[in-house]
Amino acid sequence: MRPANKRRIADVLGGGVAVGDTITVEGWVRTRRDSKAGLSFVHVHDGSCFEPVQVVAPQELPNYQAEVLKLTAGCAVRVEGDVVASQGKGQSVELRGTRIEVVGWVEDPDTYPMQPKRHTMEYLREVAHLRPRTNIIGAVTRVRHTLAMAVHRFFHDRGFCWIHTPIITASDAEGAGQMFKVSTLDLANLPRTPAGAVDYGQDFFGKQAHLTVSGQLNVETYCMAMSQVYTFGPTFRAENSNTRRHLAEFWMIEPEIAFADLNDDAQLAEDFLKAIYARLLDERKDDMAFFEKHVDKDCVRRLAAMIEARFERMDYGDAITQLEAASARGVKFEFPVTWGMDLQSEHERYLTEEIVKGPVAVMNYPKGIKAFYMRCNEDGRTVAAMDVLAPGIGEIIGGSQREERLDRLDARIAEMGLNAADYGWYRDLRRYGTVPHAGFGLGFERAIQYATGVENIRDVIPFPRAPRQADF
RNA sequence: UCCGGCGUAGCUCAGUCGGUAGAGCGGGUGGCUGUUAACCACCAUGUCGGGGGUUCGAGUCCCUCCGCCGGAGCCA
Repeated sequence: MRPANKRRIADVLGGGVAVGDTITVEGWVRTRRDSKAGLSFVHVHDGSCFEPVQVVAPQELPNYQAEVLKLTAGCAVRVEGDVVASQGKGQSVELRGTRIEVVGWVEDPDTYPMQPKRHTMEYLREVAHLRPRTNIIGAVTRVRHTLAMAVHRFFHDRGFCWIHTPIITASDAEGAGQMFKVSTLDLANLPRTPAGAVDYGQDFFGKQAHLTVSGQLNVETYCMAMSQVYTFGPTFRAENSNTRRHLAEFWMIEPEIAFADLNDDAQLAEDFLKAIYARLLDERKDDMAFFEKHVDKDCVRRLAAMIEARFERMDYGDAITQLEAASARGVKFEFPVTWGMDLQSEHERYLTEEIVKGPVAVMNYPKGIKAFYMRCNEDGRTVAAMDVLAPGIGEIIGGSQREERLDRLDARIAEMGLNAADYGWYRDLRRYGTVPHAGFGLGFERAIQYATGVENIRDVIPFPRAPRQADF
């Protein structure tokens, strides 16, 4: 079925195929222009690179009148032809077609949703099954893939194990945020306990179950055996938040390292960001050039600057002091700055964009605003938490050293009104060979947004799930 | 969830003071050209988001519902 001389368009345009070779490409038509001098120009893309290949179709082709002149955007074609130096401008080589086979027609070109013109991102979302054929979503798709591979490559090269933490969790103690319920019970006819509550004992798992909101607690168990581990998988939040930065289903990366403290964690975060973005700039110059030209003029410069920058480290207390000083100088913040508050977006951006003018890891936050598992510092009022802030986006990574001391962990659980019995296996890790350890979390889609400048997170994931949005 | 904005042709939009609906692109036909989101001429296309109200008359004003976008909150 597949022609022996088939080549990807990336190889044709990238110099991987010699001028003079006879090859076959398979792909989809983007545009067709006719020259009555007796030939047509058909741009064909196959997803392998940003640029389409220009196929020159001479009128001598047997199906020129009947088929070639009827090609429209979206038609699937198989083209056999000779690679030749282009006579026109805009491409160095092109394909002089000797045989053009229409594999799949567009049945009604008048209503084909993808036109060779600029569409709004909102419209493209409504045709999510066809939008990967556009320049921008094609570029996003390759960037997403490249970053995903770079994530795995980074950790693999350092000896980390990728841990497939569960999607379904029955531990009712995850805490962070609204969770989606997982159940096979008949919602119209729920079993009840004598007291009248829903009887989850009759449910599939024998108890209430949810979709995971984080793989961290699970991955800590493997960290206490494999030393260096990470998760990279789907994560779910049932919050009714409708913003350009939130999804109900997104992908999260969570490394966890043993025999490590908060400084090791911050160093890992810095090395990680630099590594994945360096790889992106190296491997996807074509797509990044498109984003730089049409989406976000600063995106390439921003990544290059981050790769070169030395990440600043700043104590939360110092950050507050600096923000208070800025406020005293007349800088206006919507939310006043006081020790003990969580940093608002405006504060984070001012810190990284105006004060530090570069990436910064803010460390040691007040314990009142952070999770129970973060390690208590000796001052008694802060925990070993860190956020990595970057210009243009604010928080890009959040992490912490974990509380490895059982008595301190129990004290925090009690202090926050949680039930120690719900954390049996998590507490066990502190009873059997506990060690200092730390980790962080990164939203994969936000990392893509940061790299590309694509404003709405729904456009950097193939099929976005959000409140009232689960089509396709 | 709260605040603000938007919803008109396949797509992007215009539509004045309330008076029977327009352009560009795309599509079709023809012309022209080694073309580059080509160009020129002609042709076709509308439940003006749904419902209700005011009015002689509503795309336009009012109410309501739905959807989308932006900001905030929450966070990744």
